[in-house]
Amino acid sequence: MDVVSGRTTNRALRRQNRATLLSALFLDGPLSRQDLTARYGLSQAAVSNVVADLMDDGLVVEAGALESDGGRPRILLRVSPGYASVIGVDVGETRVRVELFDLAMTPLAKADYPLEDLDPRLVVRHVRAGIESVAGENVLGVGVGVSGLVEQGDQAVVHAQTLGWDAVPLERMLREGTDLPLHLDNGAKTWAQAEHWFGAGRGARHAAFALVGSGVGAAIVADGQSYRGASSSAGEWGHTTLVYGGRACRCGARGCLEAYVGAESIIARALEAGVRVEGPDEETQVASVLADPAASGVLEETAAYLGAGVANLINLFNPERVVIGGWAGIALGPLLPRVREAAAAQAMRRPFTQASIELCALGTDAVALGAATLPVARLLAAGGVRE
Amino acid sequence: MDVVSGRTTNRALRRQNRATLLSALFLDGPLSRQDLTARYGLSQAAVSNVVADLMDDGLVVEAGALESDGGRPRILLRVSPGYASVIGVDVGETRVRVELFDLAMTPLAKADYPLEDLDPRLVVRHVRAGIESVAGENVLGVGVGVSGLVEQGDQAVVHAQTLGWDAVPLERMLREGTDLPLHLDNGAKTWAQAEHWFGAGRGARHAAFALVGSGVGAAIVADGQSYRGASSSAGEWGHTTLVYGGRACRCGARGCLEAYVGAESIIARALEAGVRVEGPDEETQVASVLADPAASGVLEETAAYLGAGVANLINLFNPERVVIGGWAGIALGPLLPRVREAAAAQAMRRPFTQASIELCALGTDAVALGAATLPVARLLAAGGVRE
DNA sequence: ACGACTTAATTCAAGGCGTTATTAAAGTGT
DNA sequence: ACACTTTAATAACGCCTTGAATTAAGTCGT
Repeated sequence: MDVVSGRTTNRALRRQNRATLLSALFLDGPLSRQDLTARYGLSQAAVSNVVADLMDDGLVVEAGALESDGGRPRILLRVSPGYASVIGVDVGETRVRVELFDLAMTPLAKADYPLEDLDPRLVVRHVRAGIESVAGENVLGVGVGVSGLVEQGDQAVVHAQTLGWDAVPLERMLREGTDLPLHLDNGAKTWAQAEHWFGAGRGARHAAFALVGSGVGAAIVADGQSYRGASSSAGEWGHTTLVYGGRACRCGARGCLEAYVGAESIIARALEAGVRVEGPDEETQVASVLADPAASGVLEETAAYLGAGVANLINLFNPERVVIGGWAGIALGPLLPRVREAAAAQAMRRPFTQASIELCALGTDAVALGAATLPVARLLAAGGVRE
Repeated sequence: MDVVSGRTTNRALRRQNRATLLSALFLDGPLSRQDLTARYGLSQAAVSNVVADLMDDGLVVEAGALESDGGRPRILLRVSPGYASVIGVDVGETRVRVELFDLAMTPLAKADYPLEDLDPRLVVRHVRAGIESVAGENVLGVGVGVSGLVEQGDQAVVHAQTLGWDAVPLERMLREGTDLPLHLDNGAKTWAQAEHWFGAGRGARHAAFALVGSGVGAAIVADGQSYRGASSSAGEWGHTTLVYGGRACRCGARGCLEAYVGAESIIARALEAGVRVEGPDEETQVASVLADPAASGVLEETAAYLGAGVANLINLFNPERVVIGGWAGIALGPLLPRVREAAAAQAMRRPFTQASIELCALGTDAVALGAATLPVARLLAAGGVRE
């Protein structure tokens, strides 16, 4: 069963309550003390005390008041945007982006570094340079989203076929350059975190976030928490078998979903169908396919495959919402009705009717934002106690 | 974020600690007070107090002592088997089984009712008769595992195509006949619960339980807890698409996993391959296929499809263990090495190497046992406080 | 402008809980 | 027997939430 860590001592109770209220204020604030009392069943006195605590620590500030209707007006509270700043890093296949946010997640500064070469040491140099360039006074921590499998452990290690990385000890390498608290995670998961907190996933307790780009992956939110599995490599949706014995996938297996709906596959299948494909890079090539009426058959097919893949997510995870993102996913947006139809055909009726299938809300650049939420999530979970 | 319910008041702390220690004693007992201190970081005094509490309530009893090596010997503690009994019910497609257990989950009594007819009212009559026939003095509650989709809500409702049930309000129907606390769940999930606590899943925090019989389904344990999804219909593995556009499935879609590895499909594909199939029911028919050397091709294929399905589970859920069960799954046991090979070919390397693929340990009759653990799980989670 | 009324936030005594330190209990070995 | 070791129970202390009472900050009618 569960080892409930840290919930034993009496003082931990306060930390738990601090965490609960602080999280509510961060995610749904501003809220009044009364709102908090009602939401969590704590007594008014407890809410007052905990809030006073949080205000003493500078974590929470007042944010105006509600109109009264015959009594003392409720004072609104929110997390102080200036309490600290956080840095989010997006390590993609073509560039490193480093971005600074305040605690309201407003972007304050940004630095981009194109990657000609995928040597991890170069990436680390860029990340360090970026942190130095954007960091201000009071940085809470740095979150890094990497496009690859991030194995959490004592020190996170990255396995990324697409980057040519095999067991790169990225966390150790980054720690040598900075004393800031560091959090690494898979880029799809950080993107999903951003969509979950601020985008199309807001409010959903169970959601699946499907990322369709050059690669295809998914991130699952179960009971409000990112689903990680035993070694945090859950969500390898792109390499699930959809067409047994089908097209070869770059992972070495056959019939993977990615071999049908990934950008590479869209282009390849368009070419096979005799569609002219133009452009210097994948993104423009996919755009040219989407714009070509002759490609409608290929696109219909793509939507059908994607729908079947989404149906599998629905059948297995029973989410209340499926959010489709990634640059190719966004590009396929006009085909969403077809995707829904295909998913309806392949999914079980019950779970299907309880799930909505939507496009993401934050665009393709949310990986850094999501990464920046990692240190924030830690702060919230700790009730605002640093270190 | 999370609404942490009931963790607010000071008294809840004691309940939490009672739950932690009681669960440890139930699942891994007998244990000494010292073991508990070490495992959960509670002080010796707190453990002593909580244990004294639990003993006062009759939930925990002493169970011998360890040899001393120079000091006062540690006294072993365990959950009192006689504190209460629990009833587990297995509502299958061919029979209703009702079984009584003590708190050590030792079977005490059993009643079987063959089903000629799947009218829910008949099933309810059988369940009631079974409860009356086996129930003793102090029954903690009744758990019911139903072969169908159990939608949890105010009152659980069952949707089961195979039984011809559409939105049957089974919980309400059963409550009319008894005052005992009632818990309904999907049979695959209760089976998985049994395997998780007492069978091949022991000790795994992340596991996938694959049930292969006439139908095919999965139950997921994530972080020690049954993964339910938004409306507790997660794990519909049998109807995920494995062969896009492939064989028609009885669910109406095409290419479902069940259409390749379910018992019906094994028989159908054997017939198509010209294999003679004999026997009055599916189980003997599948057995005859397995015994026939001419069917080796069909069986190889089945193992390969099953392996691909298992690979999908591994890719998506990243379990540390995959447990294969169900009567057809057990019958396919000799093919396990082929299943592992096929899974290796289709799964991502990392998550695959971290997952073991094993046969279940409890046989096909564990659904009732798992159902009986439902009231026990509730008792443990409540720290032994009834109602 | 003033007082009655309403609602929000704070204060304070009371009761519960876990922790550390201390004491009692129950063994082993010389 | 006596010293030593280890486990279990008890006591003093500080922290936490609760609930009632009190104070603060508005609205509304006259």
